[in-house]
Amino acid sequence: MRARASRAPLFQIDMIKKAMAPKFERIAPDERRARLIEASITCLAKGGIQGFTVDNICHEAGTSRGLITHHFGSKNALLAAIYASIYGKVLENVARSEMTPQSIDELVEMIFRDSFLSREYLNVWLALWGEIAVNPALQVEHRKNYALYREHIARAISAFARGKGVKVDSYDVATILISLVDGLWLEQCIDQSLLSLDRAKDLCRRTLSAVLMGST
Amino acid sequence: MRARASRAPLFQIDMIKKAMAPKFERIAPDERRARLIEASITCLAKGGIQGFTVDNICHEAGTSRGLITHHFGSKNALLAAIYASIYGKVLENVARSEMTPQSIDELVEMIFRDSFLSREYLNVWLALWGEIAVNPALQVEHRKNYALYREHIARAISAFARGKGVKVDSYDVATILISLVDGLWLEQCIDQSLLSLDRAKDLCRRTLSAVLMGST
DNA sequence: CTCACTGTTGAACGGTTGTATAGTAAAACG
DNA sequence: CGTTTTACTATACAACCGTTCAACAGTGAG
Repeated sequence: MRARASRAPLFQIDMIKKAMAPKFERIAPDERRARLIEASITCLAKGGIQGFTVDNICHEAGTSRGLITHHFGSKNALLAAIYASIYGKVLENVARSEMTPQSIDELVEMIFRDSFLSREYLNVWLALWGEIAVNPALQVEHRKNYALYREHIARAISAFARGKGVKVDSYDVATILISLVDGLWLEQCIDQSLLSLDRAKDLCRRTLSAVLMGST
Repeated sequence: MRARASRAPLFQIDMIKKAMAPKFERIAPDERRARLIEASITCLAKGGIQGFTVDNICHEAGTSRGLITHHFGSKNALLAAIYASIYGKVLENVARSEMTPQSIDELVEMIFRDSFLSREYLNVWLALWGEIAVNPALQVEHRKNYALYREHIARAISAFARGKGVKVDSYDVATILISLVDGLWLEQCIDQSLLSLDRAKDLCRRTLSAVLMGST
């Protein structure tokens, strides 16, 4: 028997290696949380809030079903963490511009370059909006985040509006721009044949310059 | 025994009446479908797509659980019927204006008077958008409906733009206006403290007049 | 190497999901 | 008034939901 074992074919060795390999990876809680959030976003993108199930998420993340409760407490808490993660990156994007955009073109380009303004994230945003509107804790956080976001846009508008000698309420214009971008993006996501990304950008630029010029 | 029965107290008569009353109402299929659609919209508004369950809907409509399958075939078919019902009313609203709006104010007022642009319908729209983006049959129908909607808005814009002697691509302006309204409405729904309805209307009017004036 | 810590697993739970179906009864018809 | 039609109810079903929890095992400390 012992001799036979020593002549074991290679595939048996592979099987033994596989059997002896660790059954799971043990990583730092923060890293695991990040992976679960990433997997959740993938699930949300694929199936909307209906695809946002413990089974789906853990399968996507390659873990067992118990981990969500262990690391987040509940599925709802996970959704809140997803919101924080996504909005954090959105704010990063507008804050990252070391220099404030110097022209309308640059500003529009900055807003649209956001990676979360991609069609695959439509379902993610729909789910988040629905949750924010209902969840008071998220609503408070959203209010702060939105204010920060608009602050950045308004500052850029105010900067190059002053440069051109026009006088506008930069917060009003920022609100218009943000809403217009959201609306255009939404329609473009729902049916891409209605509107291309380039045309959406073009409409933004034209609207923005009209609003800035029209009010001397 | 017979004598005893003739002296039955009044509450017993009530109980007999109640027991003899029809156990359910038998109405025309179209009417029943309309009621189920109405109940579904209520459920969607209350709990989003998560509240859109057979149990919820039938309880809201006061029927048993079998009726959705019987009248619509499946729950998804019901959602499609809901879309058709809502978008039909939206189109009615813009078509109802016998006279095309003669000013920017009138146009903005016409768009915002739509009963479905109420905050309680946020969850309904979020659910519908998510479904349209995923369901090919709905997407085809939506493309036609959106085209009709934009056609109405564009015609109005073109009419009083010509009256003022300015020359614009009325479809571009209509797209801008619709997107802006959608975006402003969305932000206002998500957090009402950020934006009031009156301010949203005001921003619309100012944007629209700027776009129309700026291009001679 | 051994031990303790804790990240991770996986089964089990009560409850809910959408749909199919057999049977009931309301209402129209002759 | 009896008959027929079919809108409607009510149960059953398998699949799936989020959460709990006891046991397991990877990993670093000693």
